Amino acid sequence: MKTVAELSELLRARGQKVTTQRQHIFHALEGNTFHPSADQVYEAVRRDVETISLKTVYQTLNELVAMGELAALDVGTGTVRFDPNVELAHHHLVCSRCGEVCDVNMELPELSLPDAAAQGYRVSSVEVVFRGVCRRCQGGTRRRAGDGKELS
Amino acid sequence: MKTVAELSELLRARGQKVTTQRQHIFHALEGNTFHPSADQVYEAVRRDVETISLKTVYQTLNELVAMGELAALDVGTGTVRFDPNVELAHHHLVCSRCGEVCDVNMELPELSLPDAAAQGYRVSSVEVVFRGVCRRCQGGTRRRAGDGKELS
DNA sequence: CTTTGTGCAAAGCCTTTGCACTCGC
DNA sequence: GCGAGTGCAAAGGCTTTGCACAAAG
Repeated sequence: MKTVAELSELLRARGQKVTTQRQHIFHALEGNTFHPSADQVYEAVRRDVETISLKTVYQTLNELVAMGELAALDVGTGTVRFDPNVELAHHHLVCSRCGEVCDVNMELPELSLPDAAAQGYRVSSVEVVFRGVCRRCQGGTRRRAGDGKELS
Repeated sequence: MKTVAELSELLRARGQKVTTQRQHIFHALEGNTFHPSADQVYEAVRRDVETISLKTVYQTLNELVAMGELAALDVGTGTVRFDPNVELAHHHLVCSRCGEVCDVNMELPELSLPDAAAQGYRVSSVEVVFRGVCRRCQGGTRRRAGDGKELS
């Protein structure tokens, strides 16, 4: 993701306001590799700006997604996660106990569908999700509160 | 997925009741390749058993998932989809307009993570989602009502 | 006859929306 | 000052839960 300064510039160029709240949200995302949920961003920003509302967070995150500066990721943990890393294509590792999401920093074989298998779809992206149990959850049975849905 | 008869047998063996409602739910799933949502199963069964409640459908589907006879699939369309095809590993094609989910009937290269990339995870499954626009949505801009969330 | 399942309605969670006030530009 | 942005609270969609009644074994 771009830096706070670059994003502010981008907003101004688009005729949008650069507010304190938005800058704090940008700051919370910059270089963040934890794939936070909207609520986690809200909690993080609230430590600095106590009065910020969840609506502002959702709205700002959705704008960033629309601008293509942020990726929304729904990996079945019950909440949408946001990934600031939109520059290079990468895949994810999801813990089915605690819901943690990790980047996979490895080149995977090129995945493409021959026309025969595409069934008429115009395919625009591929997403690979590895599911398993993270190191922390393997030792002990504790779970991070309020997360993890155990789909399969 | 197993047949209605096999599933009924399985329930009996587990000491669970084989009710008319459950058999109709099994029937609606058998050989179904549309990846229906709970609500779609509900609507389908309601054509035969008018008084069935949504709770019964959710409960039965969740039991089948727990038994491993049905797969729950959250591909970011806003509702969990159910996939009766649990026998052989396969991947999915999701329409980002209408939310339709198709099976990909093709062998993909073996995807595995070397320990270095697994970051301590004990990986148990891999899921590949191809996103794009289905044939129907490419011609015309109409969308299937009440579906499709446009994540990215 | 007992235990499990059912139906209805109400609650829960995440996300979005309506409206008056505030602040960046 | 004007209009986009903000905060609060309330609504919306999907899924789960509580309780009394009905049905399966």
